[in-house]
Amino acid sequence: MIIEVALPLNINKNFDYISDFDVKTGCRVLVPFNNRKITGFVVAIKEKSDVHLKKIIKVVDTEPIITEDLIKLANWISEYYLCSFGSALNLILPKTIKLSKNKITAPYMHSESEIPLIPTLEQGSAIEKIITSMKNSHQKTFLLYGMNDSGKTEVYTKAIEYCIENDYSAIYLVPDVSLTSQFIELLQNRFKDKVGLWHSNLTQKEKNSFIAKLKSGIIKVILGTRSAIFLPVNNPKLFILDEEDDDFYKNIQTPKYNARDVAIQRAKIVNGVVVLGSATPSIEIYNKVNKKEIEILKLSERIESRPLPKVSVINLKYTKGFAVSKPLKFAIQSAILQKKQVFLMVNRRGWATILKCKQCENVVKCPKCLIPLVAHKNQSVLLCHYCGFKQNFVKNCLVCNGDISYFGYGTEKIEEIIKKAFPIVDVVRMDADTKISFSKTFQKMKSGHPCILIGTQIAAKGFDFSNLTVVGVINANSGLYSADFRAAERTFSLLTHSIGRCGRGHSEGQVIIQSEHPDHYAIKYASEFDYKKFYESEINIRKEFEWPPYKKLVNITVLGKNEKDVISESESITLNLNGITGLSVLGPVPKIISYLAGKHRWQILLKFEESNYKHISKDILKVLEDYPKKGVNVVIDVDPIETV
DNA sequence: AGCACGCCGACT
DNA sequence: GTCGGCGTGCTC
Repeated sequence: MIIEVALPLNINKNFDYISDFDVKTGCRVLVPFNNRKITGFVVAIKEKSDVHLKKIIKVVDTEPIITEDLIKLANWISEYYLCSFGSALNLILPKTIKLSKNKITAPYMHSESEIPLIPTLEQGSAIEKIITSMKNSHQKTFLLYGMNDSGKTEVYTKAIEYCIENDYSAIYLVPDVSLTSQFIELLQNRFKDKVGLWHSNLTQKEKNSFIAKLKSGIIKVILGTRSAIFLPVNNPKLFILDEEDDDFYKNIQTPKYNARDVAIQRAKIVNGVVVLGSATPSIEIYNKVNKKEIEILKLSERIESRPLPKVSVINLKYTKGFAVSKPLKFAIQSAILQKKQVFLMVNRRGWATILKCKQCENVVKCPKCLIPLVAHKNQSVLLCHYCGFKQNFVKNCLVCNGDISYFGYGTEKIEEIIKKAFPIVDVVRMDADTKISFSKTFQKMKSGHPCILIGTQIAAKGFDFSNLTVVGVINANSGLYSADFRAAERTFSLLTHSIGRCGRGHSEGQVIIQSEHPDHYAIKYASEFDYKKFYESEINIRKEFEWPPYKKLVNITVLGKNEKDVISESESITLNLNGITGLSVLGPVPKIISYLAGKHRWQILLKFEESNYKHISKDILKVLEDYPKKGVNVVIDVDPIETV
């Protein structure tokens, strides 16, 4: 038989071989290739081929290690994200490679079972629409739009229940590993050992055990982070993405896929249903709702009709440089007196963010990135938040030996200030530096014990603490006027999430947002709970300046150790891209962080009509085929989430 | 991606 | 003379 084999190389091409053995698509085979032996992957069985064929050496798997739909998905990824088929396949394969002799561990059991809530009218209608689409095998995408406590989880759970009862599988994605813990309990209570957990922090042993259970058909529901979208489940039918607008769904490495768009594509392949949940939908998705490409399911009633918290915005201009304003201090005080909890959102970790010489004003910077180092007092190190570079504290300026002064604040500094102001109150911190004690902090907050939680967006993103009544946002500015077109959207979303942390019990909440730009529309509309108005303002800006969803973007980053080479390569690429019709080429320009981890970085931003992508993507690839040259790297980002 | 082939400088 | 630099091109 003749088989088409994909090879794990950076070639955008498959190769045909003759096999003397019976082999199925989805199996690995060992093949001769240019004097080498390579393990390839059978993607198709063919009738004939127009080249002279070699014979394969041996068959590695007797049974397919991935499902047919995933081969199609890998194909789509390589075409859409402009990467080789091999690297698209690599997203899917590594999970399933080591699946030989695994013991199946005992199923996780819970003693008590929760009493299912009776769905509201809105929930009921949402559930019915989702189930009807699954029943009819209609490929469809829904936006489940509602505040954080509007009961989205109940809708997800009912849809999953339908899947399980009808022998389908469901994949349920959350943005971050730290968010899986609260959902896994809920799902396991409902669906027991049919639930599997998948994320990149699992040990190899845990992964093996997961894959074994998946293969044996025990697991029907997967809760996971973005990479779980590629798991080889049987009969996938339902794809849920909670907090659809979260940046974590975008892969950092090449191929820079977005799990949300991959999910929509996988659903197309298997005639499945996608449910995107959000209180702050991405501008792209809400635009598709308006164009009737996505059906919206609204959940407008808050559970038990809890009142909305009172939100006030404070201008930091009038707080005399104090990080915590008087009104915020009062609010914290009264919450503590009433034995309630407080959450303070600080969008940066560490202690001081700028170390400056008192004499010559030289700023201590990362030697590899030339970005100011951030002082972390607990670990007593200076840390580069971009490349991870670490060094000891410095007492004196490296240039003139003058004294160093410390500016700017992160979570550690706020923690210090709050502990000083409220010495007898329990203060806990939750940011990327305190990940080890997350579950401890989580338990403490869950118990209702009166305390003050200080955290970054990690803490703002979705924990429910019913005794929390006051939320303070220390500085709602982060990047509002930065060069990135998504800055306002990010701020709106982060503020809405922060606000949503309070008033989840029966008492009314209070929110205080401190900002240097209190009149900015992202802050104004977030404090008024008005997504619609925010969307209208934002979509007009996107239209005027031709940003997504009005234009599609591809960002090309050229990076290397030698700056001259990086510049000349960027210019050469730009010159060639300029020949493509229907494509506007912006740049080349140095990136905002133009030197990172010892490499110079320039970028070329491409803008074009989405409807032209099919042919323009081919033209772009043709140009980029000749690169990279001489010691530079070229990184392609389709639908970038940031363009600086 | 690798690996061979091929065409020019410098070295025991 | 030949050893080795890396530009170009091909691999079923």
